[in-house]
Amino acid sequence: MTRDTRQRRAIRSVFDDADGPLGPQEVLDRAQRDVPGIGLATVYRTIKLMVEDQELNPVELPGEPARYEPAERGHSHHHFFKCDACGRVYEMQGCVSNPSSLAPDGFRVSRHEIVLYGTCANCA
Amino acid sequence: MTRDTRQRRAIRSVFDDADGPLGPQEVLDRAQRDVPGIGLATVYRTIKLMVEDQELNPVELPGEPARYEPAERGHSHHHFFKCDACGRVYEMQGCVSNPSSLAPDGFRVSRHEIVLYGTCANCA
DNA sequence: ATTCGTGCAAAGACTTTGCATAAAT
DNA sequence: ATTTATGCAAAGTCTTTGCACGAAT
Repeated sequence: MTRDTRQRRAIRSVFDDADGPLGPQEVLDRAQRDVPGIGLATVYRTIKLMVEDQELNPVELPGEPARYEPAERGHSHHHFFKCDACGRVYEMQGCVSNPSSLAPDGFRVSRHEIVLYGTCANCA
Repeated sequence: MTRDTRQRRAIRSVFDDADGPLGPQEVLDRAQRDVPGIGLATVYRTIKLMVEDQELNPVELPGEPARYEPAERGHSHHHFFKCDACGRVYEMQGCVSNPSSLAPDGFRVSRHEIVLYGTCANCA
């Protein structure tokens, strides 16, 4: 079904080399070093396949287009920090005590997202 | 600077009557009952002005276009619950203990967002 | 040879903007 | 009369899709 092509291998290696989640355009820019003719549509299609194959996890921050990261990094429960200064997104391990307690009675919570904003160690 | 027109009054009343945050298209649909000729561009422009005037707060959930709610409701710190079944967004008062503790050393946290997903009381 | 992926361009969802007209002051 | 908002359509961003061509089996 899903073939492992030159393009897909290049995209995989872009994610493996990345230091944080990447958006499609960033992936394209980096993948073009390996496969000059690659197009944006291929990046979108390949990312979608890799998400279906659980090879990538989407990282969706409020008000921003989706980024993606390799699934290994996403296996343990974690959240994200976005630096208001440099815009970089950092992954944070761990979680707060019991976020589900926020929900009113009768609401069943199956998952949650937490995003922190501020200034990262590099920008401080 | 900002004039209070028929359209803007209609949009304000749509938000005041709403039971949760609304997106621009929903606002348009409801405002057209009052002001039949109103256009989507006016809704977008008016929402932007009302956000600048602190009359509305944006409600941005991961991977979804922005919704908005009257600022009074947004004055106390709160978060949101999105029902996976009906898609409705609920506001939750309160917050978890200390979300900032998730951030690594050297990171300064200025704000955070928490979104819960699951099944609401109506759908359960 | 057949199947599936790619590149390009067209189209789709959401949002912003330019411009002539209309409304508010 | 002057200023500012409106409506429409065009354009902009991000993403998906149709289709002919190319690559992999």
